[in-house]
Amino acid sequence: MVVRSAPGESVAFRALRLLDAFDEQHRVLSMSEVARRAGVPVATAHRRLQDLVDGRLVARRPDGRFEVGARMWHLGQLSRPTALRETALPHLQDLVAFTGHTAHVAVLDGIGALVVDRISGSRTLPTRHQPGGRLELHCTAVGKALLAFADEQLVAQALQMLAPVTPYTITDPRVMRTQLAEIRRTRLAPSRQEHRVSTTGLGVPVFSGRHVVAAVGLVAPLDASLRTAVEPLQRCAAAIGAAIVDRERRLDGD
Amino acid sequence: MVVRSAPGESVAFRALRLLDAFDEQHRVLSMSEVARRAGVPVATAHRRLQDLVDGRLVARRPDGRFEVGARMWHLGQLSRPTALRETALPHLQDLVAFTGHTAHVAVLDGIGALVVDRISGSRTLPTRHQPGGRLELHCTAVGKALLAFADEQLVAQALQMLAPVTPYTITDPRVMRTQLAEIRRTRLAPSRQEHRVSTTGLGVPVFSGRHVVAAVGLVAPLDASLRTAVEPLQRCAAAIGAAIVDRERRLDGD
DNA sequence: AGCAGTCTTCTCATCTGTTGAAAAGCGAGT
DNA sequence: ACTCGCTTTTCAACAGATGAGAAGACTGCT
Repeated sequence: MVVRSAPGESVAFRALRLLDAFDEQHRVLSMSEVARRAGVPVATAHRRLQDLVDGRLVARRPDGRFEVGARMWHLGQLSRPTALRETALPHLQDLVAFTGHTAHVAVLDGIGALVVDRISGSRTLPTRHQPGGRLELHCTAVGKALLAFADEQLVAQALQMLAPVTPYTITDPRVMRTQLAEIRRTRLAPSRQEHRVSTTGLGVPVFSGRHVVAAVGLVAPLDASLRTAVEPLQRCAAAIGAAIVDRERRLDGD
Repeated sequence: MVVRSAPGESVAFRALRLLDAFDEQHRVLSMSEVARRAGVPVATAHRRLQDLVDGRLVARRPDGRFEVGARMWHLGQLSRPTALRETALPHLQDLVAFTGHTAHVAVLDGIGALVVDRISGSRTLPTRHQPGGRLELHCTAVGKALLAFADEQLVAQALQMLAPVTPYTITDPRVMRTQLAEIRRTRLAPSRQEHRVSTTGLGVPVFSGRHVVAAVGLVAPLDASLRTAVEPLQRCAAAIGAAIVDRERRLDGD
């Protein structure tokens, strides 16, 4: 018996797990760093990393270290976040102009929400922040908006890890279930200090046909009333949904 | 004897080759389309595609078809093209403002140049140099600027496939070698109608330290003289290079 | 120079996960 | 009910994966 790790995972999947080693704080890694961070023996990392380089998802720099490759970006250009960013931007700007609050769009990615774009609500000059951040599903407005319309399988998984982030975070699966049902009914996901104290948020799902493909959200100080923002937010989400449907039809009928 | 294809390629690499099936015209594919386009049996595509979905580089839509996943975009945010786009943008704008011609930045990706960003000038010329587009190395200005500083291995490979795109395209490997040496010396890559008739281009490599990490290029009608654009173009490339070095130092010293 | 520590690459015996044809399931359209 | 195209599963043969350890390559230190 020589093999240790192999718990029935496929080789290709194990190779892809090496990509977990890369994040905002770790853009450039040596091979042994990748091995350590991904929890695999160096000999294995050596071979699988070579495959990723051959597939050009990872690039080897002149100094021998590794970084995410240009092809990853290229393929990413074909993905939903890229399309969303382009189609959603003008509508987000309208929303920010109207409400004055920070707005963002997110999509579901695994057990998390991936922020695709964000526009800050400083009335003077709307600045665009670095997208690419990840939000928890259970304690953010956009996260709950996405979770409410996700597969039962994913919901079940998410309900098993309701980590308290603030004293207001919902940690009881049954309470969350009730709230998700309410969100499905009203198509409106609130978050009062669940992710950050003194901050309130509001999320709305974006429909492309019958399916939710994204969520738009607003963030505001606790004392600000988001009551008047509800309707603009819903219109924004509807407009983005319509723009996406348009875009897909245009590409299909090409 | 049951196995046919296996020519000694690793499993992980073969899985990544399925990604070749996706491009601008084929963003959403059924499993059998992927299998056909990638040239693998459906049974194999079925399993490897599942791995890619598990690794979230590919997503399965409600209708059962596949598309590039959000995580590909997320990881792509960590790659050089993303960083380049941000750091190069202001300098590109200066360049366009000064010259009036369309400017673009590209990086090397495999045996091709990947256009990372493009800004059209007032004297706009419709080009194929769109962000996310791929350009041949041997017949475009930025392509030659990149090729001139690439590994000998890649150069040799590129010289074996000098396809004539216009009557002016260089197809003789020895002529190309000479020109590449000249480009290395002058750090200036011209392209007169080699990619498209009636169009001329000028490319300059971008150095980060001692290595070329990108190339900046201008495209103009044949009758426009790019003589006066040479110096601004070189300054632009130098400024981008400096900005990249700055950025890396900032991230390293974090 | 010599030494120690770390990183990358390679070898080897073992065996796990992959392979493609074919058949079974599934759905939509006629 | 039937066909056609697509997805999923089955099966036996086997190609390629595995991790420890050794060897090689660097770097920095004394």
